[in-house]
Amino acid sequence: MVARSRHEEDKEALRLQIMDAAREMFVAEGVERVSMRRIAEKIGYSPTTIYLYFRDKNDLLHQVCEETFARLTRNIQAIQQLSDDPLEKLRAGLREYIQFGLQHPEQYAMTFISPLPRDVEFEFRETNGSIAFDTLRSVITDCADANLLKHNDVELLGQTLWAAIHGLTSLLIQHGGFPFVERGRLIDSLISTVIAGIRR
Amino acid sequence: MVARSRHEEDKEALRLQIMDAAREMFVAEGVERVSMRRIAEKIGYSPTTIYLYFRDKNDLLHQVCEETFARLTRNIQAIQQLSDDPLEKLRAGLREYIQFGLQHPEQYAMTFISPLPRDVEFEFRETNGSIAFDTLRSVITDCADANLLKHNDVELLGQTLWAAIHGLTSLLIQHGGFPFVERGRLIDSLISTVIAGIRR
DNA sequence: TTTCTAACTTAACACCGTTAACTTCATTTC
DNA sequence: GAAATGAAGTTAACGGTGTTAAGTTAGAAA
Repeated sequence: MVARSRHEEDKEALRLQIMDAAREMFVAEGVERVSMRRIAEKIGYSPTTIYLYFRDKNDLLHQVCEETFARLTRNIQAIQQLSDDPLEKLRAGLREYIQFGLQHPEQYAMTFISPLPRDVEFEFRETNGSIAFDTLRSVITDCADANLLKHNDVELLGQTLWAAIHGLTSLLIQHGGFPFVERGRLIDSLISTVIAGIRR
Repeated sequence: MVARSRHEEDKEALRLQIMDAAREMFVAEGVERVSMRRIAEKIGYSPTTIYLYFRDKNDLLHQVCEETFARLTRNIQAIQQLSDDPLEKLRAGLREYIQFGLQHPEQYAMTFISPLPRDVEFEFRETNGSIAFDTLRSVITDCADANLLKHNDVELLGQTLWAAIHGLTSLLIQHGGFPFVERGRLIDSLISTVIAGIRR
């Protein structure tokens, strides 16, 4: 049994090695431009070996995205500790979301911007994706409980805010060539606008 | 010269035929799943003929997107005539933008969501893309002139609003599987929120 | 009538994701 | 200790992709 456990560890090690290589290449070059063959080459295995650990390229992509979700959630939750004012927490969370996207543009793009195949999209709900959204919901609930909002439909508000910050994040990532006003100002403007729009 | 002109018309006709086929297939199946070979097959020419009319697949894609921009702009401008209240015009414009995206999801996706190659992105500024944005700018300017806004940085406001509505449009298109609240409510919520956020 | 040239095609290159069939080799069983 | 088992990894192939160089063809110009 010790031998078997050791064995399992080895398998897991290669799985992680594949994910590390894939993540690094996806981030550096974009998902489209990275082929299974080149990932395999990078880690010194044949292309087919990857298929022993991941169903297909989409599965690999999906698993890297799950990591990203988890990291984003952790970051946002960490930021929350810094203030007691619920609206300030919300503001900080929104800002952290945008910053995270800009700091990991390829990861953000492949998680939130690229279309996910139907089956992946379905799982999506019961995994880190929903946990990330839970965080947003809970901050908004705090604001609602403190009676700071125009109305208390937390689900609606959460999705509204998510849509807005996702829009800015993805525009800045995908259309860097568009003559945007200075980034910091635009981010401040969006966050201020939506917060002003929902507060009592 | 008559012959020559007739000749040019023929060329143009095939160019349009290619664009029609490409648009239709892109919209029906998604850009990724449509190959140059299949577009060619559809119009009864060899794949290489397309390259006599378009530099490459991206160029073809780009030209279809330009059409889309033009159509969107026309729609938004038409809607503007329906009201005199600048804020109502703005509201209607934002709503039309989102509706347009939902009615032409593949066209919207390939124009605004998919990353454009650097060179395409550069031209983008002097063509229909900027004309569409001009429309938004002009509605906001009207609001500013009527002293209805918190501040009058039209460029900043335009980009803020664009980010927000683009976010919702692209989320609804790309992540149809996410358990959103009812679409109409979400759209209303976003528009109301951003308008409330910028008005005096 | 011959020459030229624009329009179009054929054939190929170098890649892609994925699968079936194989080798290899450590572990287990007799 | 030898044979059988089975997991891990590889080779080779299939049917596709975007794109290009070279070749054909048919109609206009000389």
